[in-house]
Amino acid sequence: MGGGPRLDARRPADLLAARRAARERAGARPAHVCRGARHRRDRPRRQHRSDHRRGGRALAPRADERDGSPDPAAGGVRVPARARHAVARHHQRGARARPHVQHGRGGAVHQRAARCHPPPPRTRMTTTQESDQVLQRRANLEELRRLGVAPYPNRFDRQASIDGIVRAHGGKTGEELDAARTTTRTAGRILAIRSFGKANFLVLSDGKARIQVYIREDSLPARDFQIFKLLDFGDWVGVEGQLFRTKTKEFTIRASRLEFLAKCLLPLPEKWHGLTDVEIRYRQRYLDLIVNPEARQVFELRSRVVTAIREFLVGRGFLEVETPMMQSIPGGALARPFVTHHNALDIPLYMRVAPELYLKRLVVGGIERVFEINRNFRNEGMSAQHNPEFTMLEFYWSYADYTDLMSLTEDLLVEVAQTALGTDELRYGDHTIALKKPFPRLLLREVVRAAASKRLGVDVAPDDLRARDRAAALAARLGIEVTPGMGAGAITVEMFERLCEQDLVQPTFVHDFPTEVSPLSKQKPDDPETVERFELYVAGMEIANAFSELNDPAEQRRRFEAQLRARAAGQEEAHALDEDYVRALEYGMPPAAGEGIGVDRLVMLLTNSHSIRDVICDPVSADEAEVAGSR
RNA sequence: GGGCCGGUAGCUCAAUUGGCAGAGCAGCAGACUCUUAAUCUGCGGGUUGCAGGUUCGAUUCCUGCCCGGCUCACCA
Repeated sequence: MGGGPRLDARRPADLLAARRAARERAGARPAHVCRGARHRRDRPRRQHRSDHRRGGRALAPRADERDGSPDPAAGGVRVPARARHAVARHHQRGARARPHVQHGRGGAVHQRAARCHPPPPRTRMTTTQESDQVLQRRANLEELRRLGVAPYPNRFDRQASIDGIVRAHGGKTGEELDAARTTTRTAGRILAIRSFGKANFLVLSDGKARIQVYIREDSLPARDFQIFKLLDFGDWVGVEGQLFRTKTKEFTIRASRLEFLAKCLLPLPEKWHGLTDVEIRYRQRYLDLIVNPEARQVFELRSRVVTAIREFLVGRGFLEVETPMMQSIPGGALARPFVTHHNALDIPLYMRVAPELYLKRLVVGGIERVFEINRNFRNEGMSAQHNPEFTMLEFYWSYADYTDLMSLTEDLLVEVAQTALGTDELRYGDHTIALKKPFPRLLLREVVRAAASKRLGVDVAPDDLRARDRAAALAARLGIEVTPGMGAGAITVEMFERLCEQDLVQPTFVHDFPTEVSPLSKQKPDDPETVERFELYVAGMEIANAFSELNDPAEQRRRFEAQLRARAAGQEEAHALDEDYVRALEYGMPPAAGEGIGVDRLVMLLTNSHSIRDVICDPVSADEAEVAGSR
């Protein structure tokens, strides 16, 4: 796929762009037909928003939509070919007005099935889809039934996956294949059908690889060829046959048997342009996966990343645990939780915003190294970097402090990138990012001071960030809004977010945060206004948040009380007081350091994805049923 | 929440000052013995996101709403 040098096949948008470029080079169609598509596909070079939660570890993501199921209400009537069009027209008129039920064997069955399932889905595509194409596909299904072919057989004795066949034999020459006379038996979804009278070709996919199948009437049992004639784009089939190369050198299975495995009743997105509508890509990820191979690559890489993280930590003696997702006091981060209710206990429960306090309880219990990779839920805004539920790695390391964590983080990122990608050089948008340790370590206040000085053209003094009134005055000069509840520390962090964050492209540790915004972190021995905390930024995104853990129960109680005051002052995200957590600390927690890493964002980085929704299989979106009527 | 852009056939996209809503792919019928975006001939397919308004006439102009993208703000 010869895109430009800046195209990255790992990134769906790039692959699509390359496809488009290829087509335009071929002069197949005037460029203007793609204008809208390009517009829609284009992404910003960089996101300027970054999440930052004062205090707890905090990496929230963002979201969008989900799928909508197809309307199963169409009928399954087998329609004589000459009558099909008339039926389709009639059908469409009816479909707009009310849920349309056709009376027929298949139709009745589907109708019943639909009632058994959750909310009756009505997608925007549904009603019009009940037109020709669906009717035709249903008719083909009924025709198979009539031939005595089980339309949904229970199993298929597959000998090899398409991917396995391609890897084992795909490199062989035609002569080698002919000599070997290898017969195989595999299965997949039909992604293309090309017919030439007596020579017919299918392209099958197993999701990872594709293979061509050659079908001739005279080399198949009659029944199997009948099946072939009733196939539609998207159906699942099994084939058996010998491997060979066609005249055009295409690696191919010469089918001697064909079995029908499952019907695709709804038309799939077009093969050439693929699926570019991001809304459908997120709502109906299965369609994205079927037609855009690069979508699959993202999720495979995500899996390798998570595995690599796990192996890295386990190899260093960390114990993986799972702590409560539903908590009666949501803690560990400054974020608004989702609320639910337990009926039997008749109590409210909160979806966790972080596992932090539970993991540290385990450290109190003597698990010296512990980690969890799991979901957090935050009931807040969504953006290209924020999904309401997102995956977070948190780990705690006894007898270590935050400087140890910086070194460990460097090792972790480099190793994960090497394992999952095979390189420590990343391309992200226009940037090349080098994951080379050591990463620069910059003091938060120095970063802010430098940025503010540059912005204002004057020398900002360190004390300007220490005193509340001077910090507020500085913020005002910078055009940054400050609320009465914000102290010097919060103002400093606000300035950091506005002025500095987005420019931290190469991996950079920003450390030593104000105590005010870090209720769970340990102060520096010589500076109680500052805690031993850092955040790691890459590509302008907050990737990690870590600190030496506060283990003095009295100080922790004071911090919680400060949070309660903030809460009383209207800051909903402030921490609640978790008495049991303080009690745990009273039993004694060893010195320890802990860190949270946003897994989704890490995967974004490694896959050159610019929206968190590209790395989450099913990002949150409004219920399609709710909005169907208006679309 | 504000601003900008968008929503037209299953998919990707057109539609010139408001004047019969189109193309390619997909589908259907036919031709074709190695194609691969197969090709060729023919044919179907639309409540133009929803609801109002202006107009002889609205995809087009106006109002409201819904959905999406980007962005600013909020969350912080």
